[in-house]
Amino acid sequence: MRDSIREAVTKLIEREGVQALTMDKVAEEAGVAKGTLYTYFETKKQLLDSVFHTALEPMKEELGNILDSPETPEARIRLFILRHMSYFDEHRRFFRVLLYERSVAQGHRERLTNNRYRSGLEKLASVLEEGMKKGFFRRCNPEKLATMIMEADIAMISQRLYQNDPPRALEDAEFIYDVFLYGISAAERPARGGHAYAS
Amino acid sequence: MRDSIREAVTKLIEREGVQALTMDKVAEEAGVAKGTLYTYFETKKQLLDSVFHTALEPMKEELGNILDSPETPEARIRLFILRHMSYFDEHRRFFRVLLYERSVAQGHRERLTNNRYRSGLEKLASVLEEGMKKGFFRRCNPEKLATMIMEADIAMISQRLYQNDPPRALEDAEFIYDVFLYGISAAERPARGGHAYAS
Amino acid sequence: MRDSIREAVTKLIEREGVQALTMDKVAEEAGVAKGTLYTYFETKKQLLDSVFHTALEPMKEELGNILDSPETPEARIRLFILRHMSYFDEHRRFFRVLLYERSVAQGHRERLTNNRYRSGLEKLASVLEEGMKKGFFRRCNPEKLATMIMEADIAMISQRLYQNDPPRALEDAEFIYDVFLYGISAAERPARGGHAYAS
Amino acid sequence: MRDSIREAVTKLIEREGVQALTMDKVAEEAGVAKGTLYTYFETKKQLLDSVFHTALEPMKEELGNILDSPETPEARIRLFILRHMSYFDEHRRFFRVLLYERSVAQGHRERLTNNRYRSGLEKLASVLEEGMKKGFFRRCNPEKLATMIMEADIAMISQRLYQNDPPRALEDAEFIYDVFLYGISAAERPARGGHAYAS
DNA sequence: CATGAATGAGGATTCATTCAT
DNA sequence: TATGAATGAATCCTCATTCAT
Repeated sequence: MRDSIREAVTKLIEREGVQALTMDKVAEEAGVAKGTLYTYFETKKQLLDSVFHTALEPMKEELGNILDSPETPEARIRLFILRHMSYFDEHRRFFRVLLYERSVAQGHRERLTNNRYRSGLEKLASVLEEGMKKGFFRRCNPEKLATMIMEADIAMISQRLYQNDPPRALEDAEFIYDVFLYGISAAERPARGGHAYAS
Repeated sequence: MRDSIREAVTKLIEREGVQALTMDKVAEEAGVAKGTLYTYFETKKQLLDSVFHTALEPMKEELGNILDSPETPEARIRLFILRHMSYFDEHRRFFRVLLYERSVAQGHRERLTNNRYRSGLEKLASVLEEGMKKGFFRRCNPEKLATMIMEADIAMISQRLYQNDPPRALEDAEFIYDVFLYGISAAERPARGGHAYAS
Repeated sequence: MRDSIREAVTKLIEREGVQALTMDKVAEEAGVAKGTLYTYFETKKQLLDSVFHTALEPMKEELGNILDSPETPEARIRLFILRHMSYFDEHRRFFRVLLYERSVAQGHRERLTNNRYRSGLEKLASVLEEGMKKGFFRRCNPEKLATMIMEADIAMISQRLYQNDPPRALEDAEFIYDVFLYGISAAERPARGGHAYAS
Repeated sequence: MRDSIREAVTKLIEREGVQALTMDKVAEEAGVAKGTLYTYFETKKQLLDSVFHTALEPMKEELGNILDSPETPEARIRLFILRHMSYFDEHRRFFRVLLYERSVAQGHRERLTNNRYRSGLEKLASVLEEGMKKGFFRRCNPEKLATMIMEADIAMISQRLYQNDPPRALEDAEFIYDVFLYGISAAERPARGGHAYAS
């Protein structure tokens, strides 16, 4: 029953967005009485949280496993980006849900204290750090780098959602990986210490 | 008076977020009667739009000028990232406003059709393309690249907002620029055609 | 419950008129919460429409049956006028409601396109036309005649409402019938073609 | 100035109806500041009353003169109906104003206590009574008869307003006069005392 | 457990009227 | 006198939540 209610919420969000979500509609879509919703979820907020959790937990798990795997840091990053992207391809309908979670979080300074987001970020950062230590990556702030990768990744996912015929996830994922790994400059990287904004 | 109303809105958004914004609160914060708001703004939506516009238009202008300047593409990208970041440092209080614009847009497929966002993105993309043609950058999809840079940029800005003592904008901007230009790999980029996910 | 809400509306209209009707007052009069009204009626307009319909539909039905009956056209007109009048005697409290429907309609050219009013008028006109064809009535424009009879009828009803001790409906109805049937002239009707305003 | 404000009100009522009339619009249409309206009229209601008065007083005067003229009662009634109708043909734009006055009046039992309406009615009734005494008309209740004639008249006027190409006022006026004078029955009037509803 | 009618605080918007300049 | 910015009471409507059955 909890599942069928969550299912109803997901369908409604897909169809009409989160701002238009009302408990009335949820009850109707789920085929139960309005009061029944409150038997299973104390408040609307808790229902939504539960939906987000259910939708994103499997992905979090899988991505966590990738980052924890015994592969090289490079390979783990590569796979992380790819899997992140393909996950949304497979579950396109959850996409808006995620976007929502990000948006409401922003209203209350929750985003950066959002556990799911933070823990994913930290894991990614630690992989990057490991890569640095092992000499695969240049040394730099791993948290900031993780943030950049994560957001660029989500941005690409977002773009894909609204494309009629997006390229294979593999292609876009490779693109991101390639940019972050090797940069876009045609030239060699100047010697360290040469400050980008120096002169 | 329009200004003082916008001021009140900005303060309220900073303090309680956008979802909690009501015209009653705006009136109280601005120290005017509820009806007065409607003397200056036809609807709540128009008031919010005006707040966003007022907050973001100068930045858009300035960033546009940077991207249109006669500098090399590399320098323009560099300055763009830096100015983008420092602008928010100077106007921290407008930050949430921007985030809001992004978040509500997402609910309605408006984000990618959002003019301010799109036109900034297109300009950035065309500079990148120019850089590719002139041999400064490796050839790749400039639109996707622009999206990645923009979002990574905003992500960094977002992080800075919630840091008590963020580093100088210059430093973070340089970091982003450096990552995108030269990548994070310690190794050379493999020969072209070597697919990242190939084997 | 729908009934008790309609009841409250009717009472309020009787007491204060339609222009003073607010949903707050309706809720208070009905002894329910404001929101409850919207459980049973989607909008104020629909509530009012429902009140009008409930109040007038039975009368419309009955008057329609009279006009469709197998009596002579004269008898049908006679009964129509009588029943129309006595109906309002029996349901005095609905009278203002009718007046309102007429008055608001006037503001928007709706009156003549008002279905209830129009269809009653058309039926009356067709009975008059039948009477002309069968030689009971003089030939003239039946639509205009129907309008005149209807309005004169309503005018009389209106007068009765504000009389403390109105005569029996039968008497006033007979008066109208008599005037329309035989006119008020003491003299014979001049030969046809003799234009009233001719000379 | 009072005139130009009234003029503005009239135009607005013609254009958008009475329900849509606001003091803002009046001020704009009159080309004065909102506050100025209150220099010349104490309240909205008084302004509207003034507009109605100004619009209808000349007609009332003229119709009064007709009813007071030394013609035969028949001729006076005839002219009254004709002039009433043609007046609205000449001042179509005032028509809605009249309709409004009738409609608001109904909300507050004002209609029958409306001086203009009442005094017109009384004059008409007294002419009818005079006609009865002089043997021109059959004896009956003159007030009721006056009401019937007046309302039938207004109904016809109302119909004319919404016709694209109404017949000459003369024609419709003659029709009303003819019906009221001689009735619509093809047969003779049964002997007095023969009750219409008797058997 | 399930129901769904009832709730009522709250929100956006309108507009006649006032009053300092 | 003329102005028009400011007012704030009034109005329609929404929707998360409760609770008696």
